[in-house]
Order: sequence, then structure tokens, then C-alpha cells
Amino acid sequence: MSRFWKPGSEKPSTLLVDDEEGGVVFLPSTSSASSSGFGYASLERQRQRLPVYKYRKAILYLVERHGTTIVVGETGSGKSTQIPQYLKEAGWADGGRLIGCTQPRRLAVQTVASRVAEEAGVKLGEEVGYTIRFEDQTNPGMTMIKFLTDGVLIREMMEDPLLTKYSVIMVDEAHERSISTDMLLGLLKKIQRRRPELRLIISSATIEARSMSTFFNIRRKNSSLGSSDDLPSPEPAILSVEGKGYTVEIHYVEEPVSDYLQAAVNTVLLIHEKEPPGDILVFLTGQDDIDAAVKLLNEEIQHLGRHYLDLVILPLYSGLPRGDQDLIFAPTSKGKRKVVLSTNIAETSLTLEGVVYVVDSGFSKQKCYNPISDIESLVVAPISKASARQRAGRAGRVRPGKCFRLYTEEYYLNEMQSEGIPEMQRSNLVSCIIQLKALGIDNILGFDWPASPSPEAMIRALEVLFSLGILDEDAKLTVPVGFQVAEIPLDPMISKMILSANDFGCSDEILTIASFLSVQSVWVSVRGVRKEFDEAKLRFAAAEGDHVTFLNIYKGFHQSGKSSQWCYKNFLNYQALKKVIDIRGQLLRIVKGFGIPLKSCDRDMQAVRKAIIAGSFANACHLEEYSQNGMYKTIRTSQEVYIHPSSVLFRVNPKWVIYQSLVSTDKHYMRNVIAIEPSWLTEAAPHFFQFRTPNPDLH
DNA sequence: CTTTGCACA
Repeated sequence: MSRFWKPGSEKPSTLLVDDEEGGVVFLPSTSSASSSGFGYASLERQRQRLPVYKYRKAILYLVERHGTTIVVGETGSGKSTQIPQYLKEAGWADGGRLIGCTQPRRLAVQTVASRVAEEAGVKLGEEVGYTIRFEDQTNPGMTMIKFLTDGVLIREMMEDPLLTKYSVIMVDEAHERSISTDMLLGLLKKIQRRRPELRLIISSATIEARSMSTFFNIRRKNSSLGSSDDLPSPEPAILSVEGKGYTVEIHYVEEPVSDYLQAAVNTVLLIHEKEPPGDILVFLTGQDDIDAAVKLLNEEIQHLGRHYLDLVILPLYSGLPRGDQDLIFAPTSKGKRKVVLSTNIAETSLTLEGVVYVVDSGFSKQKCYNPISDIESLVVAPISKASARQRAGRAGRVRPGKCFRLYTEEYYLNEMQSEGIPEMQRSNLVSCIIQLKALGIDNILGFDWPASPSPEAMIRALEVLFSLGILDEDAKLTVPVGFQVAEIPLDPMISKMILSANDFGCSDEILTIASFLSVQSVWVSVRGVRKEFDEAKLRFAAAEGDHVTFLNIYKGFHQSGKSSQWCYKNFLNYQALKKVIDIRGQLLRIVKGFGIPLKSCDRDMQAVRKAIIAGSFANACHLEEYSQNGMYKTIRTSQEVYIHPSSVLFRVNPKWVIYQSLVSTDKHYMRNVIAIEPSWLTEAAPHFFQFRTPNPDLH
């Protein structure tokens, strides 16, 4: 394999300092970024103006010399678009090899890829391509730089466990610590032990760099003289690249606030009164909070009079209909000031231009998982310093800004956690563990994770997979069910349901149901038209429950010719239904590959319900005998649960139900519920129910 | 009487 950067031939001009932990740090050099600009296209000049440009040589030097390079770069440094191009220019894609760059989100993959293709002056999908679910814009044999989501790269490992096509893999936004990023980091470390020539670039925030470096520091055996000539150093290097953001002045409250909603509203009004023009972004916790704050603000404005009517108040959260989201991105008309009240979506996933002021409540909703009850819940919790910094940074994108924190400086300095808990340690692990199993990782408890989940959570996941017949007594994937489930990109319970549908002759219906279960909600939540909305829902409601209701919606959508007008009239989310169709198509292809034919059971909804039970028997619940308020108890753990108000079975309260998921806020709510007969449970999973205390209702 | 938001050949 040829090397393209010749160590020693051109020393980087930046200052090199040994890190006390064995890494290497380049300190920012003072040399000017702009070299002679004559004859360059404007895109080329733009590339050179990015902060990352003056580190070009340093980056190539480090990647050549180190197995892993950690790039600490703030937003706007240009690292995501530039580093892959530097690598390509230095020859890392020669000889048919690939430079891979992962992103945690599909949208980021698409935008970064098209930007890079534009800069390189090539057609997207040729030298520069991308792969996300449902969309492969690459050309094997031609593509040199490939952008992809973390999840897609993990899937690629199932075909090619050592990712032999790649010479370098850059993991972008690794500090977000999503489950798939963490899994990917663990797997890449493992691959690097077998392929020391593989180079990794981990892009991270300042706070996480040190722990990333420790994680990737591989003590290679039998190398008494350090790294050999051919192989890079196993010690990671850390490189810092400054961002392009403007300074943000931080303000704290002097006394802790008792009501952060009211405090947020007051702060917005104060900013509008005292500060020069510029939009305001307020971070709150959820839809509830946001709607309440919108109402509060509007009331105050009515009282305060004319000057305050210049405020344009907009809510922002993922569940918002498309049209409302477009308002957020529309430029503010002259003399008006936009106030966006947002969830965490504006922290990482969306960027709003024109924001100069940020109001940070200090809270967000966070997932948390209890492996004993096997319940995931959402709780309002204090954010980390890393989050607080990210939020503040949103004020400095167009010019110097201000951030108003609704907590004291003392709290920030002494009590706030510096990093959040990685999602891996707050989640149910079934999907994660089955993927590792499919990659041949037998010793799950011994897997080297960037942040190890609790043994309880791992054991719980193994138990669930065992009860579904996906793992055997030796915790190996069963043949064929276990391997097939691993190949289906869904929650294993739903995958199992799909495979079981074959036994009940209803694969057609179950594929539709599984696809609906994979989208957040197909309904459009519209406030103020409660009655019409409920009527629309009733048109599709099935007595059996939500799953059968989905079948009715699917039929209606098809009969309408997949019309968006039809969706609008029925309060259905057109985008979500199109996604259902996409997912169904993918699932059908996979299932056909297993030799399972598409078969409909026509009107036999008993068959459909039995197939659902085959996957979700562990979620069986029984209505409490004397319950006045619709209280159910789970069969497995006697947990108190209620039917979610969005379910067609809300207030119907059948005696026995199965739920697809629990949402836990003030109570545990069952979402996507179907009525069942108790005898079907013992029929479907005798091993699971035989040791339970006898229940008179079962006979 | 109601969830944060990403993602998976």
C-alpha cells in the first residue's frame, strides 16, 4: 500500500506539543489562512477561508502517523466537509479505497455530501456519494468519498465485518454519544485491532476529547520498539480546530427561579425591550411547556401594548406539522422580532439563522431506562454543561450574541454535570445486542464500549431475546429465526411478529402494521379542531384496536391514490404515510429474501392478532377488576399502566390487551394497543407463561 | 386526557 504523505518531507508549520497522556496536540498556529487567491474559483477561496484549512497539513500528518486522530472542532470549523477532501487529495482513496464519513442524521449526510460534491466540482453519486436508508447515491468503483449514517455503516459490517473497502473512517459528531455512534466506536476499535492500517478520525467536542483518546489508546502486543515502520502509532492524537462562531456573552440569574416558564417569558420581554434587533431562541423541555409559554407570552403582549406586537411567537418541536415548521425558517419581516420556543431539536438537529439571543431554561426531557421494570421513560432533567454550551453557541452564528441562563452561575460552576449520560446507558438494549450478536460478538458482557451499559440492562436484553426464541441457551443467535430477526431493521419484537405472520397466513397485513409502528404518529395534531379530529379518527377506528386501525388507514390511503388532499381531510400526516410505504417496501424485499410469501388473511383479524402476540406477548396486560379509571397491570411485572388517550381503545378498556410500547410521563401509558383473548397468550408462549401464578381468568 | 429526537439492506 502506497503512502502519499511523506513523513519528514514537509513538516506541518503548527506547533506540536506532547500531551501528558501520550497523545499529540497541535496548538493553533498564528499563520494566516489566506494564501494567494489569484486564479482560484470562489468555491476554492471559500474553502481556504475555513478555520480548518490552516490545519490541512497537520491533519494529514497526524492521520498518516496515528491510528486514531481526534479532531476537536467547534461548529463552523469546516471539518466535516474539508477533512474528507484533504484525505482524498492526499491519496487515501487511491487504489479503489474508500474514505468514509459518518453522521448521526440522514439530513446531515445529504447536505454535507452535496456540499462536498459541489466544492469538488463533481456529480453527486460519483466520486462523492452518500448512503442513507432508502437511498444509495454511490457508484462502486467510482466513489472515493462516501458519507453515510452511523447505522448504515454498522449494517455494512454485517456484509464486510472488517470494512475492508475503507482506508479511513471519520466519525463526525461523536460527542453526541447516540447509541449507534457509541456502538460504532466500540466496533471500530475492534476492527482496528485486526486492521491496524485502518485510520480513524473522531470528531468530538472539547469536553469528550480526553476520554475518546483514552478509549482508542490501543496497547498493541509484541511491539517492544513502539510502532513499526509500516504501522501508525496506536496512541491517538488530538487536534484542536477553532470554530467560526462569534462570542456569546453569558448572563445568569442572581437567584434561582421557581418557575422557569414564567422566567423565560419575562426574559423574552426584557430582551425585546432593552436589546437591539435579533431573533430570540428559547430552550424549553417539551410540547406542553412550549404551548403554555406561547399562550403566556401572547397574553402578556396583549396587556403590554403596541411595541410588543412586533414579536412573532413561534413554537418548534418535531411533532409540529410541516407548514408550521416552514414559518420558523421564513425570514423575519422588517421591524419584527422572531421568538422561537423550542425543544432540544434546535440544539443539534436544526439550525436557525438570525438568532442573536438564547434563553436557556437549563432543562430538557431525557430518556431514562429501568432494566428491572424494563420501562423507558421521559423525565424533565437538568442539562449538562456541554449542552448548555451548545445552546449558548446558537446565539453566535451571525454576529456576537447573548445567552440568558435561567440558573445561577454558582449552579453552573459547581452543580451542573460536565457531560450528559450517554444514551447507551439510558436505553433498552435489545436492538443493540442483537446487532452485536449478528456481527459475531459472543461475549456481550465483555464488549469494550465507550461507556459500558449496566450488566442488569444487558442481562435484561438477553432475557427478552431468549424468550422470543432469538437467542438460545448459550446466548447464540438461533437458526433461522435469530439471524433473520437481526437482518430486519426493526425492534426485535416487531421483527419476530413479521416472521410469525407466515405461520398465520397474514404477512401482507403484518408488514403494513410493522411499517406503521415504525413511524412516530400518522395523525396530524391540530389544536382547536378537537371534534373534527375525533370524527376523522372514528372513520378508521377498529374494535380490535390500533393495529387493525392502521390497516384501515392504509387501505384508505391506497384507495385515494396516495393523495395528500385525502390525508389533509382526514387529519393524517402525508409524509408519515409515504414513509410507511417506503418502509413496507424495504421489509417486503427482506422478507421475500427469506422465502416468506406475501399472503393476506382477508378479514381474519384473529390471525393478525395472534401474529402480533407472537412478538409482543411480554407486553400483555389485564384490566384491574374494580378499576374506575382504566387501570391495567402488566402480566410480567404487575406494573400499573393505562391506555394512551391517543389509542382507539382509550375509554373502551377491553379486559385483556397487548401494547406495542409504553410512554411514561406522569403515568405509564400504553401506545398502540390491541384487544386479545388470554388463551392466545399461553398458546403463543407457553414457556413464558407456564410458571406464572394461575389466574382464574386464563381458564 | 397526550412524547424528545435521532436512526436501521
